[in-house]
Amino acid sequence: MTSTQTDTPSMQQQILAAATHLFAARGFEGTPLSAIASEVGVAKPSLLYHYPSKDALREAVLGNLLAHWSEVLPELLMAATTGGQRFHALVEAIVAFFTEDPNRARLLLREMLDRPEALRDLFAEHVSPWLGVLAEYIRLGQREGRIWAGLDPEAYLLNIIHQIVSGIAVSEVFTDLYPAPDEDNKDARASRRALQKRHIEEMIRMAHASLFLPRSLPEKK
Amino acid sequence: MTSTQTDTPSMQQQILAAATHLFAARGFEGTPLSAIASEVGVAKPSLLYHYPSKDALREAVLGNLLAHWSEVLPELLMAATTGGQRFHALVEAIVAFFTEDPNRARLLLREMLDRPEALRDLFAEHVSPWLGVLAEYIRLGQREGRIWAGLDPEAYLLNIIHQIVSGIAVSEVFTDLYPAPDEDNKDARASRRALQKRHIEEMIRMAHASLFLPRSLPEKK
DNA sequence: ACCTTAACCTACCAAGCGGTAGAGAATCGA
DNA sequence: TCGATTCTCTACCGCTTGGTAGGTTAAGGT
Repeated sequence: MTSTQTDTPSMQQQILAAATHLFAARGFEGTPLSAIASEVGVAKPSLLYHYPSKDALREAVLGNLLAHWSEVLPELLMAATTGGQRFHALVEAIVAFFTEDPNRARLLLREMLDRPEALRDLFAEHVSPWLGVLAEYIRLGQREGRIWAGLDPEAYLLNIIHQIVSGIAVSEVFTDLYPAPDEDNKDARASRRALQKRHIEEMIRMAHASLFLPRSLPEKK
Repeated sequence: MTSTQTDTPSMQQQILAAATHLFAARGFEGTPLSAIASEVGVAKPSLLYHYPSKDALREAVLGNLLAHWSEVLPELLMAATTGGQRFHALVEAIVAFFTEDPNRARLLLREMLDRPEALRDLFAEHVSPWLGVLAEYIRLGQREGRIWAGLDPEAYLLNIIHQIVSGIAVSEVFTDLYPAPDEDNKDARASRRALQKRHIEEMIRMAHASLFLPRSLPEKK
């Protein structure tokens, strides 16, 4: 009923979703299996029937996230054509992927903190290949004089990606630090989302400005 | 013997240091009191004599970090004079503060993930005031045409700071993603530190390039 | 009808957790 | 010398944790 072959909403997927949500929000160690079970509406041993251990569940959650990512990535690498377009398509896609469900960003960040070595290996496998491709693309832009000469391609890319992930993961923390400009007492949820958008758009602007040389001295964006 | 008044290396400080280290590395929930106690070389109840509960210890750790920060900050805000110098002084100081002990960055990031609301309040108190000052300073630079007009001052500042903190916190994860350029089999620790430096320097370059307008079209930095 | 298998349950366990009780050393002013 | 205070310890408690044992239900093939 969902996508291709299986038509069950599938207990395993429900568990995976609940675990993703809770691991992202409270962390792996901070989330008892009982919490996941009760969110799914099932008994704890039923969880351990589908996933043999808590660690197996952790790996399934992370694996699912990376699989989703690896599935989305290629098509958007192929999508845009020119340099500027490709840049924007990529950045917007990464932003979209993580804002669609900020738990993805939080989960990733948590895992980077909890298991640096494991994530290092995973990244070496999952991001290293197309990091090289993109870096070459940047170097081409440098030779053509469109991109800052002093820029370190690999470092730039990793910084941008990490900034997006990390920025989205904790964006809610910063929302109250902005002085309310003109809107005063709108409802809190809407204004918070507006501030997150403001935060993210500045992030994109920074990524752009620190990548491309200005054609002339511009005055807007 | 240390600084001003107390001459003891002080059990409380030892506990605080061990807790900082372990909370940063394994997280609050992932760190039993027994681990902290054994790192200090003392029994668990001795810990709870100095800090009445685990949560009290958490707050002491975080408070100590912020106090240290609040102490270091003002002098470097007053240190530099011109815009460009002030910018570099500030960024370098932040980088120095967190690279000196990356646990500070990890701890901060973990707390942002674990207790967003609490950190929001803390930041509103600790960073909001001088965020306004720096933002005004940026707006001045915008009026003078030295700084990008499309830049959002508060968002820029928060992004930069957060990028530095977060980037240092998980920098070890990225080190293996760089292709080894010319050095081949130097010892691993030195090359890892070199890569971290490369990572951080690109971060600084990005912060610079996305803040200041280029005077003319430059070719380096 | 029957057996098998998958899926889920209640009941339970050993281990580890944060925290307490209370007894012994060490320090120190009187 | 003597309490009083400060600090640290061993022993323990109640509770939660990840995980297991084993029974129960329902579907499905033959």
